Amino acid sequence: MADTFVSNPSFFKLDATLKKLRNYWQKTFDAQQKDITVDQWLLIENLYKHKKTTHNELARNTSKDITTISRIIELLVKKGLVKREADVYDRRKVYLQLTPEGVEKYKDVKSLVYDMRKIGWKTLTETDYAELTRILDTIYANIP
Amino acid sequence: MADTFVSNPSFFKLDATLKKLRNYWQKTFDAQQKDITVDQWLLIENLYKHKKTTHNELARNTSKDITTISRIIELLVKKGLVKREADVYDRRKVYLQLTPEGVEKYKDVKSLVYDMRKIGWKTLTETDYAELTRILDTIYANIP
DNA sequence: AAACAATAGTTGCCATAGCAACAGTTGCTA
DNA sequence: TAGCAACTGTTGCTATGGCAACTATTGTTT
Repeated sequence: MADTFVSNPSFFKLDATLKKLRNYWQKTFDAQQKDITVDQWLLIENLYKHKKTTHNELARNTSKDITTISRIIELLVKKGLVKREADVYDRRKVYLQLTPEGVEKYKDVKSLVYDMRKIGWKTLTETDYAELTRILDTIYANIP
Repeated sequence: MADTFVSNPSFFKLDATLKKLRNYWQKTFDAQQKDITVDQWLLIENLYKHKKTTHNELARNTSKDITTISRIIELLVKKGLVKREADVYDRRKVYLQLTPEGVEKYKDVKSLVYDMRKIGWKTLTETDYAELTRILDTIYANIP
């Protein structure tokens, strides 16, 4: 691999792209008064799909630190979108699930997210998507 | 574009990959007692290349918020790696540049970063790199 | 020249990221 | 069964990200 190659700023480009995406999503949420953050949305989406999970599972599913999960869930509980439920058999465990309001929020925001994803990809093909996925997965797997 | 396509988690994958990269870099810095964070490194690298810049320029070059630049620079000044110098003609402006210790830090950490970049890319080709760059640039350009 | 607009940077606030330390609970083992 | 290890989740601390409000300075307009 050429010397000039490894010094190229892939880290920077990933960071810049992600920031711009996150920013665009957040501004769209704000403009439509959805009253959630991007990461709160990611948890809601995940809870919708898995119905009932623990903090630990949610952390693994979303690639987030468990402390971050703990705090975001706290905010979502305060907003009435998520409820906690203690496990009957293992009192260490707390199951998380969307409240009816949480499900409503999911359905309400979903199409917005769908549209934004289309916008990001509008000039790209499915092949491009497969390529990006392959490359990112490879980088992920390469890191110890 | 197929319906299943746009709902695929590109945002999530970008976020997860970047987090794993950042984490690996930080752990390596810590293990070698470099006493800097990944973002502090990015600013040092940029200041080494540009010698003398303002907060604003640095923010543009690194895709960071100017308030974030302000705070990271404050930490680097406290560590003695960066010094501030007021512009003679425009007293609003502050020029930033590495101290001799900052230049030392750059030279010290540089090869570590070089190695880590190689590790992330070890099973990928230059074509892959070009593809990733093209796709990320396109996404970036697509976002309003 | 006085008023106003634009620019450079800082500070306050809240959210996310990650590490360390902690509390409580459960499971294993001597 | 007593003691310890493992597991689940929370809290404290520091760093980064972004918005709004602010100060200080410079440029423009009338």
